[in-house]
Amino acid sequence: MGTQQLESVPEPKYWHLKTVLSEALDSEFSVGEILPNERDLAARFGVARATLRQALEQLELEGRLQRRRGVGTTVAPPRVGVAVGGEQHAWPGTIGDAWQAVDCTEAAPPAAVADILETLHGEQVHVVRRSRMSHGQPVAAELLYIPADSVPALPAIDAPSGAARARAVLRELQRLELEGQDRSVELGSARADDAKELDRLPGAPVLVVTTRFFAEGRTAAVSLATYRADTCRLTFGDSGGVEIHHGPERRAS
Amino acid sequence: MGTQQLESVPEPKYWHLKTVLSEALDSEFSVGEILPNERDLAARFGVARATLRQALEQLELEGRLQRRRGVGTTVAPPRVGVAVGGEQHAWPGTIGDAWQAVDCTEAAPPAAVADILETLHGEQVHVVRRSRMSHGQPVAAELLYIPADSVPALPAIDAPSGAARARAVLRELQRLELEGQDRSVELGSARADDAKELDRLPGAPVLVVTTRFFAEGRTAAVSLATYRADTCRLTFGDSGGVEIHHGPERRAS
DNA sequence: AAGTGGTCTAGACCACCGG
DNA sequence: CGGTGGTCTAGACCACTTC
Repeated sequence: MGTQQLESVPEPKYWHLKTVLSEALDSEFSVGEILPNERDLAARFGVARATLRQALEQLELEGRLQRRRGVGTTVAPPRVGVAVGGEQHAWPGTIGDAWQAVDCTEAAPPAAVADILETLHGEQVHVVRRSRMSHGQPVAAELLYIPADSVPALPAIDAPSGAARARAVLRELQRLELEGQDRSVELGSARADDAKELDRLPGAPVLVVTTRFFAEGRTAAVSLATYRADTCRLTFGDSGGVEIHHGPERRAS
Repeated sequence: MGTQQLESVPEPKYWHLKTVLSEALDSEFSVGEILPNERDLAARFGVARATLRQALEQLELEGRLQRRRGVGTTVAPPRVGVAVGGEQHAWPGTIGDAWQAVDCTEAAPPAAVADILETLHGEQVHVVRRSRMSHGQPVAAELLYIPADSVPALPAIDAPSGAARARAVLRELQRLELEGQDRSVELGSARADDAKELDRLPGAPVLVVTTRFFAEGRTAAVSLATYRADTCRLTFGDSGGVEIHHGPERRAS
């Protein structure tokens, strides 16, 4: 420790803290274990609580920790692989998909979605809400935007909302021939309602998967699915749910 | 403003701030424009600078803003769609891929990668570094881990590192028959070296794309590609680079 | 040198959860 | 109720860019 490098590019404290904590997590804690509270931890490392929190935030972002207000900070299990289905080209709601219809309303989509659907801004479309569970925990919330044109034969008589209505809309949508689809993934922050459904605070980081469904030569529906970024790893391609071990394994050897 | 709702669930200040700023961004600013500095903005909204920064951080995370130390905060352009190629099943380095080889070393991969490759922890493999540009800006940095087994005929005589060596390794890899591949996307934070290459600070949010390449009945190579989460939207599927307009359009109507 | 965003502090109060 | 994490403040200093 004597006369080493003079820290020509001094590492921020929170960054160094994160490294130290990360190593401690690997070697001295096991999944589910609760950490000391933030005030104690900060005191132990001789930093302000805000600085410690900056480190914890990053570790939570990376899926290493889970923090719950009023409860404490625990060591998170490895991220769960969630199959997003790279290529199977199927309408939402076909049997075997992982989603559960929640309800259905009619509303004007956000401008970005209206652009994709090529509807007029302000024009109402069917909005189907679905949710997705994994290992007993909610991992994703979805809004499916379906223009009235795409489900022309939909009976108007049924209940105007509710899960039954949602399923009716999806059934009707499946009558179209799916010509292709298209996905993109980006980082976002959870809107208030999504956050509630995902059991997180508003603004929590989420992975937003935008899927466009093509039929009859146009975009017949758009899905905006928001996945919890802290707990999910989205998997694509051949072997949907294949196990990938992330994080150091705890092996005795 | 008289006797309205008593805010039974008071919205955090930074959240409200974010909304206000977001709307201002849509209506009163155009791409590239610079915002007032943080101290002025905080004063204008009557909050502490830390609170304002919390709002700015979220907007930056969502790709709405770009902040550069010593320079200022500017309105970010819409995210660029980056094709990640859902299904074309090709080895890295085949002509037409968007990457540029940087150099090649030999090193022991991180434990998580060693597990995927089924090599012993600590065993050295070829590590090819590549980078990816889009619109003149670096958008992604990649580390390709290739066990020596996968490139048995690689001449040892060449330069032990450098871009030429990297290309030689990739050329050798392409002699294997690619049997399949496998992708996953998750949120991470940039390591120091990636951050530097991506022109961001360490810890910046990134989308980590893990690709496994299968050949000869095993995992012949693993790629860890980290994309700037603030500027990139990863696109998969049929129509790789198709335009998706995100964010409100500025239309006069 | 001046101005920007990035880090850090030492406090305070609040919202939520559990016993 | 006590303890947890979440929000907020008013300052300070630092690293970086630009002029």
